[in-house]
Amino acid sequence: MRNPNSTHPVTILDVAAEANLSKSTVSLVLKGSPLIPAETADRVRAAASKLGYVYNSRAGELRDGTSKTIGVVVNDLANPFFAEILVGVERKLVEAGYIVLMAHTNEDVDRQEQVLQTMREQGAAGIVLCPAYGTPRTLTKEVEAWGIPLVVMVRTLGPGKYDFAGGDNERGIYVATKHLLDAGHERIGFLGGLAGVVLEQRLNGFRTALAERKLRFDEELVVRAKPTRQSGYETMCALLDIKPRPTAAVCYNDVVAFGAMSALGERGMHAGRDFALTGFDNVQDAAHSNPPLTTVDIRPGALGEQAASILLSRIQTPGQARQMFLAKPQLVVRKSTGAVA
DNA sequence: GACACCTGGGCCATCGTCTG
DNA sequence: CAGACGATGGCCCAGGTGTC
Repeated sequence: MRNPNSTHPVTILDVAAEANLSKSTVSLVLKGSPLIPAETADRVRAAASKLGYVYNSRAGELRDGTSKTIGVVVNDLANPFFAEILVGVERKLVEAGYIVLMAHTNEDVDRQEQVLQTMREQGAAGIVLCPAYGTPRTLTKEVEAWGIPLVVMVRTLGPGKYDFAGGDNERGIYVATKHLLDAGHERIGFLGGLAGVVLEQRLNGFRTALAERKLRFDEELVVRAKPTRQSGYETMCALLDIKPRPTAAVCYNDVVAFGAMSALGERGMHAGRDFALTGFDNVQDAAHSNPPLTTVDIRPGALGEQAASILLSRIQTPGQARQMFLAKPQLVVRKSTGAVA
């Protein structure tokens, strides 16, 4: 037996020695095997309790070559949308007995490559990835070649055979734009979003809604920038300087809209009174901004749970058909698109 | 011989240590 | 210096022991 003063964790060998049994018997008892009589089982449990034994799941994983670790890679934790998605992913995976290894790439493809390698080295059972801007399309095939199930979420990597969970970007922005058009706005800006498939999809929704009303798509009113609160502020300032001044803006996401509200406030204007604003995502803060934000709800928490569910079923049935989940966007009308002077 | 109960050895990946 | 070997912790499997 080990030195009782040692800080080394208590193992089943210690428990076996304490109970005068073999490690195999201890293992059977701890697994609840019916092969061991109650009296012997009680002896084992008493020894385990006395020594403060704690199950070592890593050893179990080592033995049967499995892993209970799942990597989740996101790129912008400062955006509450990703935090809410993460909560959903984590909730579902923990329910299924997994532990989440989270990594943040800060939109850096090299950093993303590095964290994916680390997850491979850790023997991750699967990976949920929200790809950083500029991620090569070949990434899904690369991870597949490692033998690690992968689910791409939020941002599609374009055509290819991979599992995906995201929102219907085109439809969502279409609905938001239509809402502004129905309220009588004709000169509408588009704020935020730098590049990539998601921006293209959202701009398509924007264009389609304008085209339906026979309105010209004006490239000057599209102010591209990283989708952050800061850029929401900056792009709104830029938009307000354009003559004739637009009366409304569709924002790339809620965080951009929050920044845009600050820019309005700085000029003595108020969203919903002097200017109409829509967001995208419906993060929890959207209901409590000043004014509360009209936005496109894609239920980030539920989206995260969906991504996790797809991964779990892929782990369970590796050969199954590719799954694609597109959250149905729903417009939530609040005060930021209220009566406009 | 049948059955209940229990055990030893091997396995997994990886590192450090030992041996030739 | 290279290769062999032991150690790690828990599970699985084949098989040993004891009792009826």
